[in-house]
Amino acid sequence: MPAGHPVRMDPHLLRTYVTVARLASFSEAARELGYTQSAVSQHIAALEQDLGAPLLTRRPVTPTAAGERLLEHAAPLLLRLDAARADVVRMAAAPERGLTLATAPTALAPCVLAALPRAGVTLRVLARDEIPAAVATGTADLGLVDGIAAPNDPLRMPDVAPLTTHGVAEEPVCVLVPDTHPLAGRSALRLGDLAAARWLDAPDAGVPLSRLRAANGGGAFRPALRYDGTDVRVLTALAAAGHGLTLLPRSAATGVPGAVAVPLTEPRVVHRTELVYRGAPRGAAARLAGRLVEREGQRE
Amino acid sequence: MPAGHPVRMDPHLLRTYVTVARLASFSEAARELGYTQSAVSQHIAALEQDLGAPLLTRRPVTPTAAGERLLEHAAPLLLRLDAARADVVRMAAAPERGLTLATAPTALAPCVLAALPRAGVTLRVLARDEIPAAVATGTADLGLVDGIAAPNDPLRMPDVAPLTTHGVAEEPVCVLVPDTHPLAGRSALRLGDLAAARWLDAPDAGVPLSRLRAANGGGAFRPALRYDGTDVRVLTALAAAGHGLTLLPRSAATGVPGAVAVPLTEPRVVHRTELVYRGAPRGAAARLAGRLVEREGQRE
DNA sequence: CACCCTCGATAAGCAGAGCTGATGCCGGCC
DNA sequence: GGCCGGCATCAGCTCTGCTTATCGAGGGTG
Repeated sequence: MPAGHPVRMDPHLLRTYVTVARLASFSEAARELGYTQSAVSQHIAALEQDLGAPLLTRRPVTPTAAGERLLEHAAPLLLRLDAARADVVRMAAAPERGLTLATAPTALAPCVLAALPRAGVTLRVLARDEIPAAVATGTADLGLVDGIAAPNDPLRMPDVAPLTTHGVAEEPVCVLVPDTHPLAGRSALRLGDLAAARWLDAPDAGVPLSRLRAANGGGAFRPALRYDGTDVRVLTALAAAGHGLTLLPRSAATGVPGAVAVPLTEPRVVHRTELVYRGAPRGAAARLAGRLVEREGQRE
Repeated sequence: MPAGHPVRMDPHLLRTYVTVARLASFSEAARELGYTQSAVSQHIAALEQDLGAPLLTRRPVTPTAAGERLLEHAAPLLLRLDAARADVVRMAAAPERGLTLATAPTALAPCVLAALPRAGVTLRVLARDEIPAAVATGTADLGLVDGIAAPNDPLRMPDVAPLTTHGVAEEPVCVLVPDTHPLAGRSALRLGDLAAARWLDAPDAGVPLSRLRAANGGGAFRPALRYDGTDVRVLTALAAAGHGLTLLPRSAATGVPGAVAVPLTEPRVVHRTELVYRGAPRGAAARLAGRLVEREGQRE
């Protein structure tokens, strides 16, 4: 007899569903996926029958409440599936390379640099949200992410795989202000004072404006120049040249010619950097992880 | 033309694979899954061909390195798939119930209790690792997990869905010692001093011994009685009666008749409780989340 | 040492899952 | 009101994925 368990919720169906939801069209989705419209229709019907509820309204094509919920689950699920696949495939063809550390640009705090061994490490600077994926797929053995968080909170990060995080450093957050700016003389700043200012938007190199907004309770910030690179030098130079303010950990914001770092005291947030790794690191990765983590005990 | 994308890595195959790996036998797995041995064999072959590497050694049946890696990914993936499904199905048949808060037994710190509204909340006490799943599947709107962690570290928890966590309380960790115990007079204890003691093993009600082991750097702890329930009163009574030591947050360990709570000073760990929720809580859930979180600092 | 017995791989066959193309039907739009 | 764009439905065809049957290789046993 054929297996009693139909076990629907096939990733095929999910992929079709998210595509349809994204494009708000069955036929468009069919074109993008290389199916016929008929197949797409059947996919959605199968999902809806399986879950026992309509997922999309037709005409216009919009997710229902249940459909929204499914989207929240489906997108990360598909991501993880791809990550898992990539990881295993990579491992299968593994040419035993050295230790790779993926890091966000501003995550290289001095204490982290001090812990790096003299040789044998490949450092790779990536955008902040690519790092978990890099660790998950085995492109990197360890990752360093940073960001702004309430003092005792973990960082939010996309979860693409079973990863472990461990705090390695916390620093005060500073606003980088050009020498000539009226606020340059202040010894401390509150975010509320800066709502009217213009901010550099550098999601990869610095702190994304969306984080600022969240920290400040939803008020919008006026973006000035946008910088898509990952070079902190460029970012500080832009800030010094008066293109806008930016938030940085103190160590990255001090010593910039033409600008001063003013500590941010309100809201109470810190710049956190966390080490990300997969399960149990082995060999050289475990050693480096140990050295990074043990500094944490000393920092206080 | 048939779809060019075979999109293997079917959950069916993954499920078969993890079953085979768990039982270390193709035929056993076939029996358990309701397939024939032949089908299982083909499943594994398909996976191996798809990933381009052997996943299992035969005779004896053991995961290869790549297979181990796949297992790390596959198990949580399947969990999440089921959770997603359960969540959407539940939502489809949602009879608009009240607000449910799932909590670990020792997560009900006084400040949490103070924040609960007077009415309209269903409280559900679950084992610690069932809570993320409960929130993920919508069985509960909010979750409270607790555990022992280094001062600034997040708790480790099974990730079954895109969940957000937010610290709500931190407390010192105490060892609950019977009055009659030689250590009862001490004002502080180090974990190293207690390696020879016998510990209650209460993974659901208290702190799992495995956490202790990890915190102490791998030394094993001698388990005494094991308690599988979730009632803290029972646990404290057992400790007072001399059945073994146990670790608790201070608020749960004080005021126990026949036992005293001695703070643990080494290693430096705290009892953390975190609020777990899915995406953006709505309505009553959002209000409660706000009240729980505001005690700690500022956020959204 | 020969035998057997278990367990996994392979071959062949068959039912149905799932795709295509054609057509039906409904709502928006000029 | 008729046209048109877009989703649902139907019939038919493939090819996937299961089954049964058989083979081959180890490992334990008399």
